[in-house]
Amino acid sequence: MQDGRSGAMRGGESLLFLTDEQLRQGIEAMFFAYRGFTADPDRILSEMAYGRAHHRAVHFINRAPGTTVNNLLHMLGVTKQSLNRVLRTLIDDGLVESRVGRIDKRERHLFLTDAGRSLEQTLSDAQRARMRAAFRDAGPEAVAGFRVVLEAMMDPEMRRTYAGLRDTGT
Amino acid sequence: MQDGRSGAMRGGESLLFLTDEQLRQGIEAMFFAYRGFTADPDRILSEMAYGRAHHRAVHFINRAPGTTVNNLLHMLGVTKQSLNRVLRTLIDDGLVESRVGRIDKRERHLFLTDAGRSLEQTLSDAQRARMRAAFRDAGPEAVAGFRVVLEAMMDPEMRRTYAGLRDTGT
DNA sequence: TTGGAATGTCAACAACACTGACATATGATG
DNA sequence: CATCATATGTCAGTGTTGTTGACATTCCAA
Repeated sequence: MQDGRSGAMRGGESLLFLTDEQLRQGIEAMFFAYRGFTADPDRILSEMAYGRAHHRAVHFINRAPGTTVNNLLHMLGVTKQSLNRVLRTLIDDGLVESRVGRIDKRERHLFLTDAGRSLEQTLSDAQRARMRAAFRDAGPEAVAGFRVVLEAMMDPEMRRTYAGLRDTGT
Repeated sequence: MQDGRSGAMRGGESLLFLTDEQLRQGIEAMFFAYRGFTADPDRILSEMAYGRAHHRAVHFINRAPGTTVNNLLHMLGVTKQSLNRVLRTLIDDGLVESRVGRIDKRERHLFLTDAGRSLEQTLSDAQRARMRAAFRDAGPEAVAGFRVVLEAMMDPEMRRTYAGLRDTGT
């Protein structure tokens, strides 16, 4: 766990990329990159009455229209109380529509209104612009590696959610 | 910006990896992976009187012993007031030592005590274990791509900070 | 000596998360 | 139908982490 020098060989493959130093660099890269990742939408949001939580909700409602509250809070990894606070303001402001389920009337299905879609566009344009620049600079092979490592880093449950969304959208 | 279909060719190189759909998947991968990235230390911290902010402070003090408060708050990207609250509890609890600068006596140089190093070890062992598993599953080439994309995603200032730390440690 | 930089501290506030408790409506099952 | 479980909403309280703004202290540098 704390060997520090894992620069051994196994099956002829160098494991130098698994040294503690390499791992630490990966950790710091995640930290700094995530800051960049959220910076642009945060800047836009700070000029409104909304925050990062609203962005996330709007993103996933746009991504999976008609999703239920329960679905959404599992995707976001927050409690219903926490989500409800955010959802309430979005519904009151006319960005999200909540429809009672046809089959199961206990469920509420969530949709973006035109105004909601407009906000979502504004925010994800900013975020995509940075991602696009990073992807372009890095090139397709690096992007593939990026995706593989991130997926391996997820909790299994999140990995399933991620894969489910991915397969829907493609 | 919103072309949606960027699947053109340029210089013989496919740009299919720059479609909005690919970018969206990258965005969601970052979101879910970051959750996993912080999950293990968060679990440990939740059983103490500390939070993620303490982890970050301890990480970078361990990384750059003797760093000043000003340095640290730039690395962390928070205000001095926010950092000070965290730093205060760490100093009071005997995890961090603050020494007045010899050359410039206004500056405080920060060091981990033995107890501080012990906490840092516990937290980063957990975080490294996940990173190591992800790196191993993904393989060295994917890891290289991962790092390149993350670095490209950082703000230029953060990229300099990151590179500075990287070169110190290697 | 004066200006500015580095630091510390106080106060107020906001965003976002949590827990716990309770209410309502509905589905499912006996 | 009675009962239990599920999905949602809501209220109240709390904790962590961030922010601004203001002010004091110390000390380097011009």
